[in-house]
Amino acid sequence: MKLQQLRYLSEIARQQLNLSKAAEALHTSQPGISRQIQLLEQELGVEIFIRNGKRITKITPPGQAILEIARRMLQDADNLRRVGEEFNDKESGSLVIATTHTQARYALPPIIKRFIERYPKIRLTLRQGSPTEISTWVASGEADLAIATEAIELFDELIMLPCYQWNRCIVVPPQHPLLEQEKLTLESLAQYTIITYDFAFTGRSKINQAFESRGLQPNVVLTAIDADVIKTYVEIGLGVGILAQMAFDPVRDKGLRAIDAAHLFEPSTTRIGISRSCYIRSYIYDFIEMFAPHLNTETIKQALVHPQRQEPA
Amino acid sequence: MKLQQLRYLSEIARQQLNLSKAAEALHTSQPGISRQIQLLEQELGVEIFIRNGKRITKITPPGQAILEIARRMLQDADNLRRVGEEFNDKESGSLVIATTHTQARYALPPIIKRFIERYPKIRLTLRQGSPTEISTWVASGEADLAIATEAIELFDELIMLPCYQWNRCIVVPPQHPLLEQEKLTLESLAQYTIITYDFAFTGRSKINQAFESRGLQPNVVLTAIDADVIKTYVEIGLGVGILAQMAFDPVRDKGLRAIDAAHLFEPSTTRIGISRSCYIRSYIYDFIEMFAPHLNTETIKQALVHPQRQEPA
DNA sequence: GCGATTTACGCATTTCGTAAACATC
DNA sequence: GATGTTTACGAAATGCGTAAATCGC
Repeated sequence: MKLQQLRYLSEIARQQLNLSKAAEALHTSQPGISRQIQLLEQELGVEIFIRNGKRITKITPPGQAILEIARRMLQDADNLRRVGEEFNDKESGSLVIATTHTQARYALPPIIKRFIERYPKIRLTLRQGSPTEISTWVASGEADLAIATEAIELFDELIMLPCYQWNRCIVVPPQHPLLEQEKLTLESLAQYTIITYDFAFTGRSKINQAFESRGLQPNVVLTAIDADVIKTYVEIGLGVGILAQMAFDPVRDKGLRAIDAAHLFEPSTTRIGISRSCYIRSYIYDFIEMFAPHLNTETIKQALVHPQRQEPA
Repeated sequence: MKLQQLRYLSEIARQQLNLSKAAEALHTSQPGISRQIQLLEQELGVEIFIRNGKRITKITPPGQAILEIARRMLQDADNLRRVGEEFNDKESGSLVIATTHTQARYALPPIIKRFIERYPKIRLTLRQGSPTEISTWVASGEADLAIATEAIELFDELIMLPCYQWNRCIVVPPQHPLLEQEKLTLESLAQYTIITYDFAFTGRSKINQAFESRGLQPNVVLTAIDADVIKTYVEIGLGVGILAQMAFDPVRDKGLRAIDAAHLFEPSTTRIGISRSCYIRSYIYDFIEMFAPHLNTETIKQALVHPQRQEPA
């Protein structure tokens, strides 16, 4: 059994069982891949793929089990290299952060600024996606950290650490009637057309919950995955926006007015997700601590070993 | 990076950093090992061993980290082979049970009888040791299951599943004064010399606790790791024995009398320990269920994924 | 017939074992 | 000098790429 064979196997699965694509992705020849997979199947005494004549159509059940273990081994192989890097030069390496628009645009910039000043030699990558996507990336080792509010998928592989809580605000154009109202209520809000986050993004479920618990049916005319889009449509008078407080900046958003809505919706918790099987280099601990100062190295290590669902601090 | 190199590394560590011994254990040549380790160090860019001239004296900190990951990879390699076996022939394979004397002698025999009737082709091995030893074996993959009462060491690697609870009894020679007593108390018991389990074995700590909570200091004249030794010395009049109820058989132990002591000591829980990173073949699930019927395959899988400390049923 | 996988074959690299040199105790 | 590690070198095995054959849609 060779690590190469496992690499081939993993790539074939990633390429929807297409040997040729896998060969291309790995910069090698198809026959080589074919051969090594056969050897692996022979050694394990199991058919990994179901072949229809010469076409690979499916993974067998044992193949699935093998694939999972193989992927973990490959990740460990990466981890070994990381250990090497870590002790060679603690200042260089790479960090891939998978996150949503809201975090990337409003929460992360100051942290990232500090981080690249502290670690100028580290190649930092931001990868933007939906909560589901970023969970997948971290679980598969394509990214090191997931940062998002809301339903980060609960992979057993992932440890979720609560970072901070935040509340919402309502944004409206200047001279909007809601600005006159003494204390904002859900009922008055429900009288207007609403623009807010797409489901599955940025704590949207808390918004739904709040309305539902009062028996209200909000008239959501547009859902977006980011606050900038929401603000744009509020500005042109399409409706009132509900968004994260941190996404409103009185200076930059001069054409809009914000109303605090902390009392209307449950606060949401932004979490950071790490893979349990990933070797965590010191600068990764540092990054997490910059983002959430209560998460120091020791705390994180504890959480990795005892992965009970982490509650908000 | 080759799996061979990791195998070499792991074996060197196991052989107290003796290359030659490692080579012998792996049926290969010393120079080969030496070379491959150098290549590995070169590839990772890290010194794994500290050398005093040409003698290997210690593992470096990065070496330690590398060793741990390497061991997990090797276990995964074993797991791959197991998956192969599992789907090839679910009836054959091997099962190594690490356990203590008490379990091996009194609790396991009927289970094992059933198991080998059901799976005649499986090579079953019983490996006897102290709770510490058996934990180590399972954590390192040398054994598949640990079965013991009492302080099985709490490796994070190990999941402990409660199987059953049991109580103690007192054994004395016939016509012993304690047999006349209406209801046995710790105070009366403390007046006699006592023979019981060695510390760290078979729930011994519960016995100490009971006496201590009453401020009594039992006069323990002999500690043994198994009930047979205890009974032998009770028989020759050295003292009264405290042992597990299951270890007393009125028929076989004709020369002794037992007195129930369930009210004197906290019941102990016998647990079964499995390694979180071990691929569990179907017959292993079956074995566990034979031993503790409430632990079915689903329950065990749950516990492996959510490894909160399992409480007695 | 086109796309995809397997078989065949020769080259290049790597690995391993023996022998010898070298270092430490 | 004994034990233990590294260096040197030749033989065997293995992996890889090109070319060709085979198969399925």
